[in-house]
Amino acid sequence: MITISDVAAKAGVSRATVSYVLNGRDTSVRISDLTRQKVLHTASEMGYRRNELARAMTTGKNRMLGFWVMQSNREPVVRVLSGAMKEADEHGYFIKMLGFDNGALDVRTLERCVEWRLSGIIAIHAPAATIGELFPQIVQTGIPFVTVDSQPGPAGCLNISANNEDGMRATVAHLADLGHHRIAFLGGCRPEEDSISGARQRAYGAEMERRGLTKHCQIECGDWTVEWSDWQEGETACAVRRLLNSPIRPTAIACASDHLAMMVVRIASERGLRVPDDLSVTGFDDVAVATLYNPPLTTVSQPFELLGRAAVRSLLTPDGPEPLLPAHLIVRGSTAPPYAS
Amino acid sequence: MITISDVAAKAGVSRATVSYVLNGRDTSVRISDLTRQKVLHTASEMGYRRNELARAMTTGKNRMLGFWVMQSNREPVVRVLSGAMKEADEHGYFIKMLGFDNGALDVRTLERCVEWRLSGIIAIHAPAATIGELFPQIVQTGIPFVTVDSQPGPAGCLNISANNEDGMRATVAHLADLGHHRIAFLGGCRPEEDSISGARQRAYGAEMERRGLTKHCQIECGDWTVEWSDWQEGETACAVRRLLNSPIRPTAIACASDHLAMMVVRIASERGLRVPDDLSVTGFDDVAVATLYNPPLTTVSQPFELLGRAAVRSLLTPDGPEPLLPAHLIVRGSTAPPYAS
DNA sequence: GTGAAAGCGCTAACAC
DNA sequence: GTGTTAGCGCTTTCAC
Repeated sequence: MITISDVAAKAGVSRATVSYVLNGRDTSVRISDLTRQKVLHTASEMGYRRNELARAMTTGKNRMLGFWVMQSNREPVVRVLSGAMKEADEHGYFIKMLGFDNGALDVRTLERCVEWRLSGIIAIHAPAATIGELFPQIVQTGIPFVTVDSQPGPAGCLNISANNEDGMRATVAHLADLGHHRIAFLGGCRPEEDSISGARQRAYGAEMERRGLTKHCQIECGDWTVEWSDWQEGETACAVRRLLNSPIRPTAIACASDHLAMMVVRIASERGLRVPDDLSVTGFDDVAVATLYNPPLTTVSQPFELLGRAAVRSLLTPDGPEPLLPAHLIVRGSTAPPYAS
Repeated sequence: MITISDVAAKAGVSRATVSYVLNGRDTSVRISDLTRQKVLHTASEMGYRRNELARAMTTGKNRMLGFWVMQSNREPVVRVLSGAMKEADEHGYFIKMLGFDNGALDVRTLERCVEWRLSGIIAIHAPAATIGELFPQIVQTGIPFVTVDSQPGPAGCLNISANNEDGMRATVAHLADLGHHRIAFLGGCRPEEDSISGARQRAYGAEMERRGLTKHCQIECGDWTVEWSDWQEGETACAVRRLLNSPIRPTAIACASDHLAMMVVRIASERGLRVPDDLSVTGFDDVAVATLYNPPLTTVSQPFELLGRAAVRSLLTPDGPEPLLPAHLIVRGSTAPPYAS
């Protein structure tokens, strides 16, 4: 492998000169155009490729960001990752994967961040409990840290997420405007355990109240952390059944995620309830298949790519982070006016 | 930041001794237990964290693998990535993201692989054309390379994928066993452009022939590379409509992906055709939502995590790669015997 | 403007 | 068994 010395020797200059030319940004030192051309030419001629490892070591700065997937391995993760990757790239940074699904207080992972001299860490879907324990240690490392689409951690721990409140408020408004009164909410987790679902739930409650529908409120919580292979037996399915079995059945169910909404549609269909004619259902996230679902899902679109970009930006320029990104309601075919009753 | 010299000084030994103790695997050099304990103790006491950058530079080996997403940013990508990540981790390697959706002959990305002295590159969903152009240059870098779930590239370019033929054969067999004769195939791309879809198509043709159903063959091709936001206007929707409009309508459609299958179900539903009663539909991939779909999709399960693991293994131990992993048919609710006709 | 030289933190021969 | 020493490839200070 060609080194800087090889280039220097062949070009008949010193290694320092080559270094200057190659990343020429030290304005105090000026290199003659002739020398510059000569160096550039021999470098490309010899097929020189700089050694980024040596560079990072020497400078002590590693333009590398860690990406830590603490829960889930589905579409939102890859969308956030792709946004983060692109933003990082534009700043000359790279993304190093730290781990998947090992949110469980993984101190070893944190040690590795130090060992690799990372310039920042992005954690996606970080459970509050994990971060609560980990955050002090992260602070101690001095590595900038940010969570994405996570439950807010301790004070000082920045979290980037979409405006969950806005999204859910718009959803309830949409359903109410269609004429629904008995609008239920299906959460992904008990609100005290997961404030993402909790935030959506609170926004639901607030909007119901604003519209004087409080007495029609009905809340059930499933469990969106589990695998779906046997979801019919799970917590969520039970919650949905409770909702559909209730003496005065809701005419609409606002769900805390698209996948919950799909489960509602499935169970409703099995009982011969048609969506949206007999029951309106809404999701949250706008995963790609929402538009392919049967019926296509009315849902709140989360700007996952932008969350990833914002996370990277917050690490690189700590001053102006905008942790709350807009979320939009997208009306499709799973909502309609309530069946004439 | 504490260095190895600091530890050595405080422990009263040489830097070399510390180095030996810390990664103690050079059996030719033996360190007394006393020294070892002393070193270990002071290191942890001082909060020493090895500098992996320096280590990688000195040894000239960077235990880092590049992950290049050439197309799509959906669930399969993250599932392959998580498998690759875990396998890499178990071998003491890391994953560095190389890029998303920039399959278009990106020489700069390749240069970066060299600059970072990567030990291997994994490309997922690599288009044959891109690889065709890029492969010679990759070989030249000397960095081991493997594609995953991709169209086979030039000779010598290893591709890890599930057994597409087996999966599609089992699908057609399942449909035929249910009593279907008029089984159509919906591809994701013209077979000459995408041999993944092509492989599935060929397996379909072969099994149809084996069962003497050749005269019932009917093949249409959509386009699975486009975004779905306006899929109703796209190539795929047209292909589906052609299929459903044909004078003797198929009673079953075997699709080259779950998402294609979902589109079929949607368009069929809009025409008042019930799935599976009036039309059986099958997918391919078994994405997580397949089980939540309405109706739940009969599909072929691809072991994405295992593909990721196999890819990493093939880079690390070039001798025994098993590029073809099993794919299983999973029967759910989108297939049934043909409507009595 | 250019080059000599001193490190960055670590590993690995080799000598003691 | 342990320490000395010479690099790895690069950046950067400081003379020239």
